[in-house]
Amino acid sequence: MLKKTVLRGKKNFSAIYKRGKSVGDRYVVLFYRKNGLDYNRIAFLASKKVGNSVKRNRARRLMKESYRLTGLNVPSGYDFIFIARSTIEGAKCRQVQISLESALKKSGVIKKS
RNA sequence: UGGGCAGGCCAGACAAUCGCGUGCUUCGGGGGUACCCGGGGCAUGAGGAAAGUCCGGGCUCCGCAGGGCAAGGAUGCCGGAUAACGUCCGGCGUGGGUAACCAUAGGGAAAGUGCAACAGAAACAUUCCGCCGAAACAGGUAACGCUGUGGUAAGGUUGAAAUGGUGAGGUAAGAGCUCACCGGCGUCAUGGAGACAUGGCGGCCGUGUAAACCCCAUCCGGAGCAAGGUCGAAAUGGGCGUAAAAGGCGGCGGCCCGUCGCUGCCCGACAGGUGGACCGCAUGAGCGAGCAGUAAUGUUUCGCCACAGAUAGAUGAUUGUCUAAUACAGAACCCGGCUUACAGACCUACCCGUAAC
RNA sequence: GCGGUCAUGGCGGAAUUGGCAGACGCGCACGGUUCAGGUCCGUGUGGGAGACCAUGGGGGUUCGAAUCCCUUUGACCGCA
Repeated sequence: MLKKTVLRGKKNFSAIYKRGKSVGDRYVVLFYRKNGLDYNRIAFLASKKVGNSVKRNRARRLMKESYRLTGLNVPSGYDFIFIARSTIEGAKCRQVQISLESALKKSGVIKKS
C-alpha cells in the first residue's frame, strides 16, 4: 500500500464520520465518502473494545489482508474507513474477507462487472 | 519409585507461494541535476515480560545547576556490589517448616506529644473487692482491728495488654525485700570488619502503638524525546536585534545569597515558527571467552557487532510436514531493576518417605 | 509521556483521630386500608440453619482496618 493511499488527519476523519455514509456487517463497519481524487484513501481501525494491542493489531492486519486479496473491482475516488467490531476476535482471515466484501457490496460502491 | 524444594534455559520448527517496514544495490521514466516516481535483487525485522509505570540513572532543556535555609518526599539490622537505586550479593537477628529451604518496612517508645473504643477500681503511680493490725496518730469497747487515718499490688474481676515469669525464703500482710533458674536492660571481658554471639558482674526492671505525629542518620533542584535542535510553505501583520551607569520591575515554578533579563530616544532590516521535512535515532554502564572474587560484580586480556527503528505506526495470509504446543502478550529516546500475567518443554543440585541391594 | 480521583447490600449514597459497618432515601417482598388499583400506614429486606463470613481482589502493620502501608484489577479525569 502506497503512502498517499493511507488516510490520515483529523479533518479527513471527522468529515467522513459527519458527512459520509456507513454500513455494518458481522466483523467490520465501513464508512465511505467520495474524496474528489483519482485514487482511494483507506484506514483500518480497531478501538480499545477489541482488546489489547496484540488483538487490535491482528484485527487491522486481517482487514488489510482481506482488502488486498479481495476479488472485487473497487472503483477509484473514495475514502474508506474500516472499523473492526469486537466480534472479530478469533475470526479467520477468510471469514473477515467475506464480511468485508459483503460490506462493500452493501455500500453500493461496487459496480457490477 | 512417590512427594517436595531451589536455580537455570526455551517461548513452536521447517518448506512453498503472495504481502509489509528498513538498509544496501540495480534497472526504467521525469527533471530546474537539489531530487522525485515506478519496478527488480540481496540482507534484515518485537519480548521474557516489549506490559504496569513502582523505583533508579543516561540524555536534553530550564542563564549556571553553585552555596545556605525552610517545606515536602524517600530510605532505615551489618558488610559489600553498582553510574545509581527502594535493586542485587554475602551475613546477623526473629518467625515458619521433619528437612532441602522459605518469609522478614528489622533504627529510636527513660526527647516530647497523641491514641488505647467497650469492659474494668485502674490504660503514666491505680485501692473497687480483698489481705494486715507489727509500728505511729485520733476515737471507741466489758473485751476484741472494733472505726478512721494507715500498710499492702500476693489473690479476685475486666481486657489484646495490669507494673518481669516460676518456685523457695521472708513478713503483721506483702513486696526483687532476699535467693535459684528463665526473660529484658545496663556494664565488663573474649571472638568478629560489623550486625551480633558466648561468658562474667550488677537487682537496674509498668505495657502497646512510630505502615500516629515525631526524633536521629542518609539521600533528593524542576521538567520531560510531544525533551531539544536545524530548515522552513500558506496565511497573519509588527515586532525583533544592539546599547554605559543608577534606580525600578521581573525571571531562576518556596525563600535568601548570588546571578541574569527588561526598561527612553536613536540606528538597522526583517521577524515569528503553524502544516510539513530532517536531526535527535541506535556502538551501548553492549555481547561472548579467559582471569579475579564464596557471590553480586569487576577487568589496562582476547574476540564480535549485517544484528528493529516505524510515525495512524512495519511480522500477516494460505497450504503441507513434524509436534503435546491454540499460553501471557507487540518496540515508540535508551539502559539497570522491581512488580504483575503466562500453555507447556527441557536441564541441574538438594531434601523427606517407601522398596530392593 | 507525566499526574490525579474513585470502588461500600438490587440502585443512589452515609459512616474517617483506626473502635458496634451497612445511617438515610429509592426499589423489592409481605400485611393493612379499598369493590379493585394507585396514594397512604406498618413490618421486613447482604449471605448462612448456626458458628460466622461480607467495604473491588491478595497480603501486611495493629488488641482491633471500609479507614494506615504494599501490591493488583477495573472505571474515570486532567496536562503536553
